[in-house]
Amino acid sequence: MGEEVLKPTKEKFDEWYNEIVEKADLCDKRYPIKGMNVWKPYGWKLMQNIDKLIREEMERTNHQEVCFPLLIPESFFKKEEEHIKGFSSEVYWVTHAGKNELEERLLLRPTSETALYPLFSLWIRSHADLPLKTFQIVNTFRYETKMTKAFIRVREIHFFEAHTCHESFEDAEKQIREDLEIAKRFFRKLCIPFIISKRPDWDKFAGAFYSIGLDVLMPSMKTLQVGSIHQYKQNFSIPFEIKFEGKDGKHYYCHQTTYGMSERVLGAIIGIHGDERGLKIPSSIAPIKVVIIPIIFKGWEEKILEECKKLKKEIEEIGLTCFLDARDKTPGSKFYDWELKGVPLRVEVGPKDLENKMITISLRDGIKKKIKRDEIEKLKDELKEYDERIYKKAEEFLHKNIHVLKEICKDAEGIVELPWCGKEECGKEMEERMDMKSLGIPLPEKECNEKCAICSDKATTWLRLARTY
RNA sequence: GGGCCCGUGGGGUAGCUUGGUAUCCUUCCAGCUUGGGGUGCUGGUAACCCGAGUUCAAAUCUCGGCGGGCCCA
Repeated sequence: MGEEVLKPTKEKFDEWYNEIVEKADLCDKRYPIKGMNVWKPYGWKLMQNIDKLIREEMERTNHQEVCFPLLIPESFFKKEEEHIKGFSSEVYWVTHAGKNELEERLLLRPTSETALYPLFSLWIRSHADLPLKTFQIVNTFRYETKMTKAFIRVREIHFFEAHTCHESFEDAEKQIREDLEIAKRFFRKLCIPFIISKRPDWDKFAGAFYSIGLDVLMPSMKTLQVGSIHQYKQNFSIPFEIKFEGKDGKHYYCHQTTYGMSERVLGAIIGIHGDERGLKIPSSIAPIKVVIIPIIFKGWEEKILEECKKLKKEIEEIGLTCFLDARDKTPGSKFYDWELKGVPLRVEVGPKDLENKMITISLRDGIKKKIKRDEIEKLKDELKEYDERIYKKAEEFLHKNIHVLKEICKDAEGIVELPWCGKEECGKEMEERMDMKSLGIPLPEKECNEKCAICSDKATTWLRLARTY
């Protein structure tokens, strides 16, 4: 292997990323429609395991899964004005069916508010129907005009969206606090540290009262939004007439929230944990947690393979998915294969191990050791510690690259926070002069006793900025 | 909206200026060999985006289409 090995460094990250998503067998980018890639079995399994974690969180917080149609009538879509403005330029339209032109155009959902809410208005009659907490995991379609990138900017999005309806603004606020707790547990399982920002008004979701973004920092020093939480107040419930009868017999409009995530979560996992050898999958979603590589020498073939099969069974019995790689290849090439795919734990069994009643284990982040053959329970602890290490490493990287500044500083990289008076014009000038986009106000809110980095008026808060995907 | 670049086996490429037998690496298949970090050898499968034009002859030149990528507003 003479050529240089690609590493996910700041400069080479995008190149590395593009290569790794195909090499590790996550997707096939050869499907001939821009921004629509094919999920390959390993990538799809990973995504489904991520979805499984989401469903677990939804279940523990009493959300109910629904599944709405892909097509939305134009008249539904047009009910909320801001929403149309925000999305109309990236909507796919269905205008014909067979040979007939449709009387009313239908659109492929870019997000599902306008599909769900007309039905919500039928489902909700009284305060007893509230809160209504639903979610769905479906494909949405957005005609992205910027450059597409596997899992990060796609035109067919694998989308998780939770939609809730509440009696009061305060109840909806409570939901948002719950959403943040969900995010915390969810991303911790994926060993992904993230930051929370309240988006500035000029960048909130189309139709929202306010939006909260969950962002991660990629090795390219660009941030990636991996989740968003929106307070809609009554912005949708009024046009969609989602009303309930209160205890006092009067009718009120609901307060609503949404929480969205997509395959960008997978993009974040690839980018944040990956290295020059490939992926590093956190054990919580690893399709294969343990791979066994038999080290076969002449005359040992059967003994080694027998032992490996026994071991595989025992490892599965303690609850770890395990694959025995008995392919006719040399061990070295198998090591490379499984490292590329990011399998957290490798077990080697060779003649020496057999003689010593040991096994050789190797964690994907480089730790190598021998453990006793009859102590395989310990593999679980090893995986736990591995998750802990990759989380800590990612956390260090994130915190090292958040810079709290007092004034504009051109050569700042990563995420910066500047004192801000709160005026839109100052915020936009910061974006321009830093050549960054604003992520918003850091949450939880931090006190600020500085002067606005642009106008020098008293800064009421901080504005967080970064280069973004 | 304006400008630029590129389409060659599954992946990555050479060849194009100056038209003539399509290069190398890798993957894949078969056999032997090897096996604790990409074992070696032999053989095999497999490609010039589409259409038109110029020409005895087009991957190569011209025009059009489709597809991909980049930069600027």
